[in-house]
Amino acid sequence: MPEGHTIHRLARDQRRLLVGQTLHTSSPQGRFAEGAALLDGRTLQATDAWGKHLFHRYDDDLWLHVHLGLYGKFRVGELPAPEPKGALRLRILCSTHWLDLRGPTACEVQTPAERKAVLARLGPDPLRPRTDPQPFLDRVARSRAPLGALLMDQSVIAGVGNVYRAEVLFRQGLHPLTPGRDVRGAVTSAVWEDLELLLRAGVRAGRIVTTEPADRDRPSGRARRVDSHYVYGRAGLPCRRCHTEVLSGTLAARTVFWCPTCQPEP
DNA sequence: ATAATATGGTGAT
DNA sequence: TCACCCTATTATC
Repeated sequence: MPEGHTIHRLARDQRRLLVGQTLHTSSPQGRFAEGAALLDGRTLQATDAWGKHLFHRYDDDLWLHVHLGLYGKFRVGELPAPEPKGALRLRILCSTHWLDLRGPTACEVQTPAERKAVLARLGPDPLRPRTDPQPFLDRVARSRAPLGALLMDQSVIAGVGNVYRAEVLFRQGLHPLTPGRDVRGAVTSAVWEDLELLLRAGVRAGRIVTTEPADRDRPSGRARRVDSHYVYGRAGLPCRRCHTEVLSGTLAARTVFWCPTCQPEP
């Protein structure tokens, strides 16, 4: 479930587990054999996350860049590590644990310059401390593109994915097609602040929860997961607030969900 | 056993 | 806007 919250949580967990340790790296699948050989035996100095991008800094300013894409996953466990099977792109071993990476869109060793080039394509990330939202506010204010597309553009704001897009628009009462330039500055600020809140909650919980507890609590018997979103994945079901049927459509090449009553057309 | 699906991104058209 | 890539899990035959 990789949106920004997932990546920041991984950076945090991997920092706690691995920073300062000398690591053994390998690529059982072979697709990252060269990179794994470069990193093998080095000490991890730091981890970092920006939007959906994860970084490790090793000795000599060598960086590992990982982007999970839609399918990528990390798994961890205590030694001994299980026999590698299937497409295991990267395995990292420390003195106590193993860390396996499968299915990432990107897994590569980078120089500082190459890392910088990745960061240059990214907008501000609400999860990074002391981040100035102004570039986000300006991009939205100047754009005719629909807000639902701008939120998915990682150069506008980094870390938001399809679930947070749908949910923040619902929470702020905004129709996905509202042109950016038609959104009042104070409202765009509220979107930013809400994303900050939601993403932080996501890091803490380890999953995306965007509903208020009052909206979430319901008679026992229902899976909690079903109650963790207002509109995402709920096409054809009643809106949790007003019971109007939730609609869906395609925007920025992904399915977007909204309530036509709570999020009136611009 | 096979197909469909998913919270992402890129490069061509 | 579309085709395509990466993989695991779930649904369907």
